[in-house]
Amino acid sequence: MELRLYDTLSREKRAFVPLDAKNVRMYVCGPTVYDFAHIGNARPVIVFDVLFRLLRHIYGEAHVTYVRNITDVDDKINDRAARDFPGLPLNEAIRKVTELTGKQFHADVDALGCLRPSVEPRATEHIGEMREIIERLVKGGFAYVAEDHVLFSPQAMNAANSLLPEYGALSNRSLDEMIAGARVDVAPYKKGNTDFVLWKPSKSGEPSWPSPAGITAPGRPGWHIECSAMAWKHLGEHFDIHGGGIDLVFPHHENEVAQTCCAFHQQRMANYWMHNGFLQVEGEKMSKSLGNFTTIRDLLSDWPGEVLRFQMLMTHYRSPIDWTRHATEQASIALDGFQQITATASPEHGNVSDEVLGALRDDLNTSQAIASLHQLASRARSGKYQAAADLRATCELLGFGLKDVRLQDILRRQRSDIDEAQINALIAERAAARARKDFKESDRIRDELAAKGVVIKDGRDADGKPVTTWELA
RNA sequence: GGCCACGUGGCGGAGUGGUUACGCAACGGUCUGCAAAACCGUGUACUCCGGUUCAAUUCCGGACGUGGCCUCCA
Repeated sequence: MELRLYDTLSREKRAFVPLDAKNVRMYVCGPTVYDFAHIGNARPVIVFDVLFRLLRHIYGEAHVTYVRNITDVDDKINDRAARDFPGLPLNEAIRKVTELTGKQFHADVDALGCLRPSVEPRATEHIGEMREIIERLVKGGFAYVAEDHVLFSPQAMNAANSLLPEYGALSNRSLDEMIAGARVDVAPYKKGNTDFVLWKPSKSGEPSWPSPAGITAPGRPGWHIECSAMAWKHLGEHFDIHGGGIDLVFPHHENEVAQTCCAFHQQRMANYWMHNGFLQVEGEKMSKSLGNFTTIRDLLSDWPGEVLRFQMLMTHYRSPIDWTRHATEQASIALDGFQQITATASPEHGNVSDEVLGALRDDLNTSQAIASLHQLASRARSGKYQAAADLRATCELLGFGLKDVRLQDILRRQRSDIDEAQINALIAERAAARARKDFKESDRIRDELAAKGVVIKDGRDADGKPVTTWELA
């Protein structure tokens, strides 16, 4: 069965045909490392991790290259460094910020069950490639130098009568409209008001590198050029899949395409452009001013990463998602069930479900895949060992190890107010009351515990002796 | 203002021109001193208004709502 993917550029779902089945190549825009990643940042990381796993399953682990960059040169990083380490020289402070934030990011996405990409290039380690692309663009007449800046001209790109794509094709907007709608405060050194920066001069104290294109003043790269450079270095001039959040379509990805295609005289940069939908929190957009800026780290203090991963995959990646506590609880309930069903099943005895694979091959339909997991689970519940083993193996493929996802354990961790000794004492009292058939007292104790959110369950142990366990509601 | 996405039952969330998504919750039953869990069973949907069609939740147009981009934010 074929893999079909939705391509933002052609606006259709198409069969995926790799340029080289021995080396399927995917690039995804990674984090700018200046602060804790929030749950919105986690979405592309999780979504493209699933795609990475699927591609490895189809083409073989050794035949997929996944590149996710780390942006470690950026004004926000500089601002954060100056704020957090005012005593240090700026460059040293920047290194501290990027190292610390990078480590946090890795710890967070590891906890979300994401594999590390094949390569995680850093922007600052690819300044040479950026300069080379810029030189090519200047030589080709697509970019020009002005006041120590290098600017890219989309108009020059569209004027070139060649196989190059139209500027604006990816984001579905015309250059004429962009020119007409441009903001008034265009920098004076720009020839056209849609021109964007490839390279700019550094202020004193800022990170700086030798400039390209004959500029003597040291400078630093613009935002978009880094991805063109890193994708080129690690995946080549033309590769299979480029992914990221839908907000990156314009201007970031549009400009990447322009740079790469003009520099290397290519018709396409990536054959499939994939964009995940946006995320809201409890029905509102996430913002620091609303106080609902939810970091991955915050959520991980209450929930296992697998639960968050499952919640993210309940929704198809292109749909908007409203991140709610209620949905987190539902995800937790589902995983708890899967863990209980598969506890005694070994993944080596299982096969990855064809239904689940079929759903994933249909543009990563993870909702459908999860529905199939539930069906496997119900077969496993009715005693089919093979179904349990298959469920286990399929969960593994999706990145769910089903470890430490017992709902009761999670709730007990969250409820620091629970006094287990006191609960056990009450249960012992109740057992005594039941033994003398004082059900009034027995029920009173049940109610007392219920008021604390504790539900008790009467059962029998292996020898048939009555035993009472408790759970949090 | 321009471009775009989304709007499904109590909740989450797939999908489809005419036939049960799936899960959670709810309800009924078995079980239980009573419960819980487990198992069995049941119900309710496609924002609104037009159009196309034998037939639309599904296609087209419009309205309303939510969100995104156009301001180096995933």
